Amino acid sequence: MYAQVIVDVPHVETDKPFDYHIPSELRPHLTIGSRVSAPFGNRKIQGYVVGLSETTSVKKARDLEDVLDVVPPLTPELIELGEWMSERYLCRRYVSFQAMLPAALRSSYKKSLSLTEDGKQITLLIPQERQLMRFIEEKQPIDYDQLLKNFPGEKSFLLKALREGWLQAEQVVKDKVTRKTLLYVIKAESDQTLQQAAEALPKQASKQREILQFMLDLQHPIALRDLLAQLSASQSSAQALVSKGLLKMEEVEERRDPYAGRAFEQEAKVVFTPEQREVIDEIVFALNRPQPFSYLLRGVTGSGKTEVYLETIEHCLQMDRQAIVLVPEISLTPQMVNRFKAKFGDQVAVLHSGLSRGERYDEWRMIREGKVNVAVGARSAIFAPFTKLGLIIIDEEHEGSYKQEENPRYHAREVAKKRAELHGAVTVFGSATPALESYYEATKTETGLLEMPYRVNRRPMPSVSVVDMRDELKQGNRSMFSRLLAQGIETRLSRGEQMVLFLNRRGFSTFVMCRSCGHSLQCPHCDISLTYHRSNQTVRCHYCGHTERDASECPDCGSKHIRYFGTGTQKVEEELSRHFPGIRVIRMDVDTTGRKGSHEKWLTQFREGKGEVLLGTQMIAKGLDFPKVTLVGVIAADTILGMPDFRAAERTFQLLTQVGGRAGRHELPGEVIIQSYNPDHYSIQLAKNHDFEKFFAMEMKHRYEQNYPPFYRLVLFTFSSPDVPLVVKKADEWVKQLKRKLPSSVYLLGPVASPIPRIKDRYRFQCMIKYRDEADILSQIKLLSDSFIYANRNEDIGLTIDVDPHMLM
DNA sequence: AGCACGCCGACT
DNA sequence: GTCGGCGTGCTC
Repeated sequence: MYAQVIVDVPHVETDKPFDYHIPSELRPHLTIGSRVSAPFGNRKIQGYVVGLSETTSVKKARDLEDVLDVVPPLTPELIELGEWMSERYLCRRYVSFQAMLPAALRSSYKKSLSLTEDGKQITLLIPQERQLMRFIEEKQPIDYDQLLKNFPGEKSFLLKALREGWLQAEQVVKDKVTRKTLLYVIKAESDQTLQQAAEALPKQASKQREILQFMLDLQHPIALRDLLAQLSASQSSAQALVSKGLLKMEEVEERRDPYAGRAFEQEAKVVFTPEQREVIDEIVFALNRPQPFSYLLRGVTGSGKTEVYLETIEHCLQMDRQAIVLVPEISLTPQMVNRFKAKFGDQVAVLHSGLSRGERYDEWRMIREGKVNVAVGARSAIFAPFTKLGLIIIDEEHEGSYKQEENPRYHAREVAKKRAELHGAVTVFGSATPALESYYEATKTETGLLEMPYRVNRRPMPSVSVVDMRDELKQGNRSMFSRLLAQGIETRLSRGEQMVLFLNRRGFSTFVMCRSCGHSLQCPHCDISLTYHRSNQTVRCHYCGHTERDASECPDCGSKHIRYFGTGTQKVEEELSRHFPGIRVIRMDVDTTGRKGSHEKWLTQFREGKGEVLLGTQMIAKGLDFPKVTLVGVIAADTILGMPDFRAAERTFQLLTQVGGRAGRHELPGEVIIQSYNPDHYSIQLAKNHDFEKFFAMEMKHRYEQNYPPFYRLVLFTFSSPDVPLVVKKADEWVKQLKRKLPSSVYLLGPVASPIPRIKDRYRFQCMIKYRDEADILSQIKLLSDSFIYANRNEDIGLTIDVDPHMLM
């Protein structure tokens, strides 16, 4: 028997199955989807089995070394999905597979050295070499990489020693996590024997008798830890019984349940609105059909989409099928998780970035082994390895976070559709402000359109005012709060109500400039201004993390006249305290929520009324629901509009609508105040009027005129290198190549320097194509890019290809 | 991607 | 004469 293996060498020349012979002792443990370790060249690496065959055309097929998991991580469906992703997003197969699995399954490779018999006898000429050999002999087996670190410059000697056979290397493919195990106590003999043994025990062995009696009463295995705790016995008593052969102990794998021991508040039975009922019925109808189908559920903020999700999942489970729910990472809040845990209890696995690698792996295994039937998580949860998938829900489907910004650059929406197709499942994409692409599809009837235009209990949408900040300036108001907003804040303070203030930018200021010499602080590795963070007196680069302490002096001329421009959350916080003495502000942004669980902490504090203002970035725009919030303020609505992005208007509209949706969801009516320097922009005006249809129509017109999605598809090519002339030359060559080989109907743009022309000391140039859905454009690009990469394998030049890009940076 | 093999310049 | 530069080719 032979196995076809995709190996962990994601490169042009190795992105294909390699044939290995399966040793007979491994055969029973191996199937399609297994993760294996295998010899490759002179090293040892891991790979995934994608096929089995009786014969092979390869003459020197080598033996597989080992099978790495009891349950194969990949299912046949996931293998097919991985192949599809590789074609769709132009990435290597191995990269696709790895992206579908938890990080725990990413092996680390260790090479360790030890002396051979020859090596022990050899007498070396140089004392230095003799010393090194003796060091290895003492510590062997010793890690190769570590040795290189301790003895830099000895690499050539080590290689020679290996060549001459004085040293031997052994490589290990090692998992990154260990399975957590727990010692269990099990009866080793029949009840009768144990009973007799208990009676025969000497009097002073009272603890042992107690334990035996306990095990007889219990009738099932128990964790040693728990047994000892319950009887306040010591381990030695238990051990004594084991050595008498009456009990035995066994290691059992344990799930690290991040939610263990927590009670979840049960929700009162909900009564559905007529709209909810109708939508649920429609989805359930589709669930009952064998064909795949997808819906776009457009429901205004506060229309009760979550209840629809919960109810349809319930139906899905009753049909003995499984469900995946995707939510944006930042709205994967405890409140949200609680609702699913409360309804489905042990049936739910939760996957989010707050979990440790081990916890994530354990949740994943619950899914893989069919012990849970619902997976809730962020983007990558779309790969939850269910085998009977019935329903996939993507909440806030317009969210940019569903697009992965590294290889494979997939979009979860598209992967969801592919998986639904493979399973005959139903997908539901929910949003108050659907992505243009999604709404467009829904109007073309390939997708069913479901609408929930009213808030639960017909609560009114909040009233929205837009303030022209240019006017404020003319009237002599130079603060960052317009008079209307300041008054709004004042009123809420006096009424004891709460408010949410939103600013799409973290830090204190956007750029820092010296007023003496005009020098502005730039990152030394990226072409980007540094951002000042007041809390710890540092300036930081948001791209590479470069940090400079002490920004009080100009690095160029030494002057102390440093000025901070622009507005960040920290600055707003300061201004608030200045304008409204005594105000209690809870600030949430990447800087204050860095630590695990701090996100939850701040929200709880706000809920408990420990602050009047919740001030934050993106992360407070979604899903939050606080009864006492009656005012939502947007400090600067234009931040996104100024970005070099054809989706800027769409993102502004979505953001303003979402933020506005945080107000007045309960008894108290809500008000929204948007401050802007472009108050007449259609994205702002239409968000004010809650008019999605009109926005859709206008934006579609723009996209049509400019040949942008959804009318045209885009592929973005980015070249990077520390060598400027080289990038320019290569990018140029590439564009000429495309011009020659692609149909003339394809638009070619660039090459130009990227909006951020340098990141981490690499210069960046980019070009883009726009094309209609011509069948094999992507496969042509794949051929071209593969030969480009091959031809330039000795140059330090990177090429990244982003199919349907979201960020044009 | 790694790693070995193999062919040309500056050192013991 | 050898060490080490990096171009070329291969990995089941």
